[in-house]
Amino acid sequence: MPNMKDIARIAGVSLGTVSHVLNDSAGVREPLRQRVLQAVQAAGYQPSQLARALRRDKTNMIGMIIPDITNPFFPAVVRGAEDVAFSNGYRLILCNTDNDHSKELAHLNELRTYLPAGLIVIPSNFSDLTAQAESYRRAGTGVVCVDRLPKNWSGDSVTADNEAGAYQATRCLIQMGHTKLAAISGPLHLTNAKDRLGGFRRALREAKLHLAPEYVQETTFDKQGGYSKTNILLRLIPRPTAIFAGNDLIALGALLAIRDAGLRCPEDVSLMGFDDLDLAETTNPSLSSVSQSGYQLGTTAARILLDRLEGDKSAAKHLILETSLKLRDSVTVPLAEAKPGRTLNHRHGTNTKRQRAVAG
Amino acid sequence: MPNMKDIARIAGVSLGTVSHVLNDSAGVREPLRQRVLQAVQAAGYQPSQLARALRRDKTNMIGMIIPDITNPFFPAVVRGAEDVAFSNGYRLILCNTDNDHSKELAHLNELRTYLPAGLIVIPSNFSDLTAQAESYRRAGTGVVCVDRLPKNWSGDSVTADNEAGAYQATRCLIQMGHTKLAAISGPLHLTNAKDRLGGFRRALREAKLHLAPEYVQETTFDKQGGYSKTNILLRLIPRPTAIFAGNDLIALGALLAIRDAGLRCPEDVSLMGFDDLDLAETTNPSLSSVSQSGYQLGTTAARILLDRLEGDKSAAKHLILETSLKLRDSVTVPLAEAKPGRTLNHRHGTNTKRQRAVAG
DNA sequence: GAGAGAAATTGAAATGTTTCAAACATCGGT
DNA sequence: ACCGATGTTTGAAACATTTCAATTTCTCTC
Repeated sequence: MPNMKDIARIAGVSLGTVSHVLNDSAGVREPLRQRVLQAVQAAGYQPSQLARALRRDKTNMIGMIIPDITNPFFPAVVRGAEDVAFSNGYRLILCNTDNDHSKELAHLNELRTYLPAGLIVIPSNFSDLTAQAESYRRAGTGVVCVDRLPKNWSGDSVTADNEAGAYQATRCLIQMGHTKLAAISGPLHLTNAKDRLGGFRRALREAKLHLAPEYVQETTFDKQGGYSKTNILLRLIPRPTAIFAGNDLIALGALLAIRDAGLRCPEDVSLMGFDDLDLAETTNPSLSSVSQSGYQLGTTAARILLDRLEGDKSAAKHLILETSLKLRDSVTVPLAEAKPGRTLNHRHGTNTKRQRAVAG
Repeated sequence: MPNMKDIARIAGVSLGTVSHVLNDSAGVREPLRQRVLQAVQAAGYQPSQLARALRRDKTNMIGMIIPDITNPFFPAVVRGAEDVAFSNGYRLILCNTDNDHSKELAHLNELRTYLPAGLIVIPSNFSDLTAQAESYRRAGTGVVCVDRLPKNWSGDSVTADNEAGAYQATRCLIQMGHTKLAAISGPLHLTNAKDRLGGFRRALREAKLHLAPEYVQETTFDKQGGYSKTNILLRLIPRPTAIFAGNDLIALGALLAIRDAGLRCPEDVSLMGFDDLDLAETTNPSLSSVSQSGYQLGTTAARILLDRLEGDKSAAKHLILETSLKLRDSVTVPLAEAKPGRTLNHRHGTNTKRQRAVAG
């Protein structure tokens, strides 16, 4: 591989001049400039990113730390980040943490020695990145958290409006006439899970619907969790007529559990997911879900990082992206309660109250 | 961040000695060794991968070039590669090509200046990497192709046994009694698509079943392709009773097309996919598919690369991983042909011949 | 056409490692 | 006590770039 010295020799100029031409770092007169550019062309020269980074104290690599690329929600985030990064000359180093905080710390420490231009992190469970992020920030390296926030996070972040999305979805179920709503939440130490459950609770509270503690189950964000917790919910008396799942994987497990219990979705139990993964369209029945754009999460995070790199020194940004409700076949009006005025089995709330909430 | 010079000063030794301790590159007497190690500990020193790479002429990064991380088959491959790479001290740089060969070349050229330790490539459409790979190889950098092979590929590769998998799946359909089998292939310039269709054809040939040209449709490896080509197939007379799809995304599109045409799967049309993605389990009916392990594809490729790095100079390896057939609800015996002895509508082959093939 | 000031160009230092040759220490054998 | 051999340690060069200060060249203006 030819290096800058070769180019300098071919073009008959000094090292410094070649560098200036390549970086536009000083006015170089046209004829010289041309000679250099021609030499670059002729030799097929490409600058060593390594040497450049060593000198500049910064690579053009962005570290991306995620729990697991195999989780169907994350690839879109990665892709979004990569697209923005790539088109601005940055590359992505991908690290999976498996939601293991110690692995996350290891990655964070190791990545530092590559002098990345920035970091995009989807935090692991129980993540506390305060110290690490501080140390990166001191080195002038931006860190953006995506999708969920670690403990005490005060830096830049991009998340979906989990609370509002869950609220909207729950309200929709309530408006359909459901009063016995249950939720299967993701791990509540994850902010996105907590926010979603918060939105669910708020919708119920505003509709003056009581929520018995056992109607809220917490589990991991996966199919198994959804399956087992749904089995618990289906055995409760009265049985919930609608289940709000913390994400689509949980909803998928719930769907299987409902089917295996000999019940029908949506006739016996309506089901609402979150994320709107591709699979939501193809299940049977197709899955209603709160749609959020993982891709946009990724592009936005990368955008923030690039802005910081270009000198944006403003206060920490907390971007919150909108969600939208995708209604499909997994929700319907509750069978028993479709008849108006029927007295219900649970403790709080009357029909009139509920109607008012629905209207408001 | 402390550097080696700091450590040398703290430990009261020379730069060279620190390096020797860190790399075990020369016998260093125990007391000195200890002093150095303690200084490293105390200062929290981590060597600059950049400077190291510049000097060693090789980073500990592996470039991974794939069409699109958003395609549900690829994350597992990436994860497999990352796991093996990570546990051996290597990191992954991820690049998406969108199946665009020029973008692939751009990545290849750019990556070179990072001096990656190796490259794992899932080639794009029409990929011809001969020149690039040769140039990498000259620089001592291994390149392994995964999943599909570019034109004229002579280097290391890891693929699934696409031909055998397709053959087995097709044979299974034939054994069930299907005689009017159609295929929707992926793009035939991709070796995996070609091999799968090859397996399909071989099974038919061995069973002495005729295959009319219009029973084989070629399309892209996605849902849309599957949907539109299935619409074509369903209008043929006689209508195929079984469709072999080039991958699960195509099968998914086929499923939707069958449903939209007012037909039932599997009663009217049996459907077989390839890849055994997660979604295959959750469609309705659940999708039969040829299962291949993307994860293993990834780990194997990374393994080969690491072996090469450790000096394995043997001839190019072409590893072929086994597939297995996952039978689910989307296939059944053909309704009309379940009755033995019924005369069929197509041109070649008799029942007796078919029976013999099935028995063999 | 000389001189001042600006603009272009250069050479060398610096980035943080590894590695090679040279210098130094240790040790056994005489 | 000295020699050579062996084993440790060191200092400097090298990797490919950027950048700063110094130098050279150019362009006006008088």
